Amino acid sequence: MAARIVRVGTVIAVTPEPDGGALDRLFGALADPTRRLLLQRLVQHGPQSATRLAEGGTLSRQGVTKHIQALEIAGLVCSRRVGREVQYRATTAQLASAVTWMLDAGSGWDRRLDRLRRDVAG
Amino acid sequence: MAARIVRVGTVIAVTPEPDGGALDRLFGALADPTRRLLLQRLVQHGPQSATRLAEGGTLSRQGVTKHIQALEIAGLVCSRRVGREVQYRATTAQLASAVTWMLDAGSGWDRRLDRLRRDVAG
DNA sequence: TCCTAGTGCAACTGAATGGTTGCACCTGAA
DNA sequence: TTCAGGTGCAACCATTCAGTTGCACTAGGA
Repeated sequence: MAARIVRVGTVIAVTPEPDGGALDRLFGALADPTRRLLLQRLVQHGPQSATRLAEGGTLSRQGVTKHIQALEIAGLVCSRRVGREVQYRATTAQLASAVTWMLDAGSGWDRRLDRLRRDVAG
Repeated sequence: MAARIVRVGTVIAVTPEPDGGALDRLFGALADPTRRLLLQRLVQHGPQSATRLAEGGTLSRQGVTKHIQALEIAGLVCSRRVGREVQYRATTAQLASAVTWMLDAGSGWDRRLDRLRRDVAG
């Protein structure tokens, strides 16, 4: 499977195996239910700090921070300093990259996935 | 995010968080480069046994078996006994489920992903 | 200035994971 | 029946990971 330039959303992504470890970090980040929950909360309620994300939950602030950093390394969130707090915001870039990899992997033995892949790439 | 019936490829899938742990196993299985490679080999070269997959590689048969079982539990491959060997074959069902989850997660903050999600659901 | 909210870093523990080896069991062929 | 190829199970080791706690540092506000 050769590398290819793919456009998804507003993003130009090189796929698949962008650098090998990128997909590891990406799928690894999504493999944890806590991280998926944090990601969804960022999507639904907008940018928040780690402290904000931790309050009300059962996880300590440092626990949240570790998960958020995993998401950030995976390219699923990005951070911005605002005053004395750091706000995290969800990003679609790598999510699109993962979708593309899976569509590539699935195409060729599933015709509809293949058609969908061409739609995304177009 | 409520559960929903989605059709992708030839498969009817219930999404998202089919049972919570399903996505854990699914993304967890895809997070490992060895497992992604094994999956791609099954896709490209058709059903094979664990012994066949192991020969020529650096991994022991038992190592391959463990990875394949992770893929099987995740619903990415299925097994069939043929004589005295067990052949593994790739499946698209859960792959489609993962794609759907990601499109759902990404929609609402990326318009093109949202449009794509509707295409898949249709 | 002092105080406080928020963050960052390091150490530590328990659990999960990747990988190996050894051995027993089953099945097909001679 | 005997033998060999293929599989399954269990034990074991090293590494990684999730989560916590404690403490130091920084930036805003009174």
